[in-house]
Amino acid sequence: MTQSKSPSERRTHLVRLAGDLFAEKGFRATTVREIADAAGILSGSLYHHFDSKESIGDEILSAFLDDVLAGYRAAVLSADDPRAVIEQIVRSSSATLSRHRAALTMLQRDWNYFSAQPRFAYLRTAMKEIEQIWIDQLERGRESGRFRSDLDARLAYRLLRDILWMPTSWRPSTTWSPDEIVDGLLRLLFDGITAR
Amino acid sequence: MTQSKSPSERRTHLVRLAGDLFAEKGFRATTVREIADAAGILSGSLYHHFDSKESIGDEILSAFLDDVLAGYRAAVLSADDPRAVIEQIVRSSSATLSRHRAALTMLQRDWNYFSAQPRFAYLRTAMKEIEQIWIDQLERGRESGRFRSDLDARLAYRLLRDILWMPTSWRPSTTWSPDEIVDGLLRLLFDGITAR
Amino acid sequence: MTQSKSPSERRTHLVRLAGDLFAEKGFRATTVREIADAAGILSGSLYHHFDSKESIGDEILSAFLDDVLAGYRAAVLSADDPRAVIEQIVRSSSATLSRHRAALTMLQRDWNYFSAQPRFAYLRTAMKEIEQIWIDQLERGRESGRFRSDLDARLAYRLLRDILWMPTSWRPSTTWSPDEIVDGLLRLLFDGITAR
Amino acid sequence: MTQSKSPSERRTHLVRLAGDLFAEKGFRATTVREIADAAGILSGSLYHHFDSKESIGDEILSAFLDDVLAGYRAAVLSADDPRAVIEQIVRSSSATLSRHRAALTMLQRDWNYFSAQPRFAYLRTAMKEIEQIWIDQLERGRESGRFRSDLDARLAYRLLRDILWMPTSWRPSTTWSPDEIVDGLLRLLFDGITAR
DNA sequence: TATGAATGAGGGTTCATTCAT
DNA sequence: CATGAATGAACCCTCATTCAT
Repeated sequence: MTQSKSPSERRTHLVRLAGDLFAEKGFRATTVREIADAAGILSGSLYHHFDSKESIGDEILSAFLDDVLAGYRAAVLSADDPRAVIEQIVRSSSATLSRHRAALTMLQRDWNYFSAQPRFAYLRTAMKEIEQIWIDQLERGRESGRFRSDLDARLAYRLLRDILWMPTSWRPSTTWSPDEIVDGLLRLLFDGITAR
Repeated sequence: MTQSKSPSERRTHLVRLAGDLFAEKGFRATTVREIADAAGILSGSLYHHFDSKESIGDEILSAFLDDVLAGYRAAVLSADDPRAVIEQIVRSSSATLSRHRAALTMLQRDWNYFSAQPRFAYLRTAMKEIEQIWIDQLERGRESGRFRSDLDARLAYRLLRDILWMPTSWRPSTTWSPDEIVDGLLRLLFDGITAR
Repeated sequence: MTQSKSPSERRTHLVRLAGDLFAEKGFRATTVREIADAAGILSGSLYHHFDSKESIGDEILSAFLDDVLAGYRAAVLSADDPRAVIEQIVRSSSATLSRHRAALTMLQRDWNYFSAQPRFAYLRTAMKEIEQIWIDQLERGRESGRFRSDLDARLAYRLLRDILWMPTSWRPSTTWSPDEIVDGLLRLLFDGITAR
Repeated sequence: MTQSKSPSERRTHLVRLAGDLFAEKGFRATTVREIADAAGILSGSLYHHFDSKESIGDEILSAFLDDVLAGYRAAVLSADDPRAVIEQIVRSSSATLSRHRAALTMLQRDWNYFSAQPRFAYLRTAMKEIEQIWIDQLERGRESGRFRSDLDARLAYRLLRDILWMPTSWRPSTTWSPDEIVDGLLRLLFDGITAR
């Protein structure tokens, strides 16, 4: 009755353990022996569940991107005003990202490694869609006079996405709640640090 | 022509070669063999110049931090107005960072690795000074009514410093000049993306 | 239909599946997982039927040698003329060998592996009996003037037996029927390739 | 003066050691640790000389095939009479093969393994040329009435080549000299075992 | 200074086998 | 009978480093 949900539960647990290590040290810097140790088994035993270390990474990364893209697409449909869309993207990201700390760290630290492999081609594809969504909204905001007329959409995108994805790489902090970070971020993003 | 300048020039050249590789692939992901290949010698021969791979990293990292701190200290002395100080920090950083691409990449990608080693204790010290300078300026700005009264200095610092240091990790791009990036950054920083 | 015949039928079926793989890739190069996959079960489940991979090999190998020796002994009894005996050996081998493709491949490819193990000591014994039969016939043929007087029986045996056992290692071919191969073989064996 | 001939001498020595092991146990069944042990070094040290176990195999195999093909091509040019050409092939093979015991064993035992890899595509190419040469000579001999009119060239080729290449796999024997083996082979080949 | 050879620790992976359920 | 999880030994290979020449 309590037995084996779809991807075997044990497997899911192992992915979570691995993800924690990846989030802490990066994908490449984490050894399969460390993952196995964390699970209390021998390193070879991991290969009963996964056929390679990379396939663990794959699982984590693709789940993350699916989640992110779903959030982005929903945000685009949720409003017409670009500012509202962006605000929605940021708010949805906050929840998504905290569920995928490992993926974020992996992408930031080992992007070169992954993006060079055919197996991870979907990373590039997904990142392009994400970029396109940001740029669309930023340009629409600028053209409608909502955002500054001298805004460089591509440059702003790079900065904004990185800001947005950054806090996750900070070690799990108790200083700010996710909501505080999001609010701080949005204020910074829309209004800068200058007082009015 | 390429041969026998002062012995330290050869060394400097090797550090530069190593730095280029570190900037491109990260410190850990670069092997001493790759460095040696780039220099046209065998990997063992590098050890006539450096006693370890880490000492190359040390050289790169400490030169960077000396440079950065010098810029920050000068910025603090250069003006009284926090906004002017911060603007000066950003402008001086732009020049500094482009001279130290390797160091930046190393710090971003392999921070865990370095900061765990006693040898690199100075990294933490320097980062603390940098943080303190940012926070001082941000709080002074807030207290003087120059910056928003709800600004969280520590949170803003983290975001700002990361924004500032980020572009360097982008692959050498021809899309924007360093000055354009700095200007875009400053506008974003002070005024956000919203039109006034 | 496929299920629950006598328990030994399942076992026999598994041996056949394993044998097919052994014939194709050799004994050592075949993993128990591949065998289990072919049977549609998990690799651990094989151990309900066999106590080791080697015991599957044992079954295949000993069945083969029993069959071969039976044929050889019958051939010896079937005629007095050495040429007739040899012809009978070759003809009986043809049928025997096609029933034991796996065993042949295993013997040819992994002889070292098997013959080093006490468990397979019977392999050496059987091969010695086979050799003795050939040599007896060849020498009798030579002494009776039926075969060439300069024939080296041991050398001829090695060549003849290897020729005889060889075709099996060829990938299952549709080019020649077993009978054609046997006839070709016998002509080559007795008369060489030269026209008379 | 005595130092480093072209492929480094040390390297050559290691290839020879590896070849001996391959000849004895096959390529796959030989571990890099065994090779290193034979050389008195650690297994990792082998990778200073070769970039993989396979590249050692490559070296051995390609040297062998170059040698064989050279002998075959020379034999074809050396005479017009197919019987003379074949005799020359057999005689040249004898010398060639004894110099390349390892390659022979590897080809016989691990053909599947090698021939499946793109890196070893040249194996198939070379084997095709060898086959073509045999078949040409056998058919010319048959058409000219020199060989039996019912000779199946392809079948005979398979048998003959395998006979020819076989003795090498026999453990280094003192029973027959290479010349004795060749002579025995040729007699068997041309005239069969039957007395005239 | 540089080479060429080697070390030694550790990396990801494979595989026959065991065993509780 | 079969599953699912695990073992343990071995495998090929990588890499920073050392050192005699």
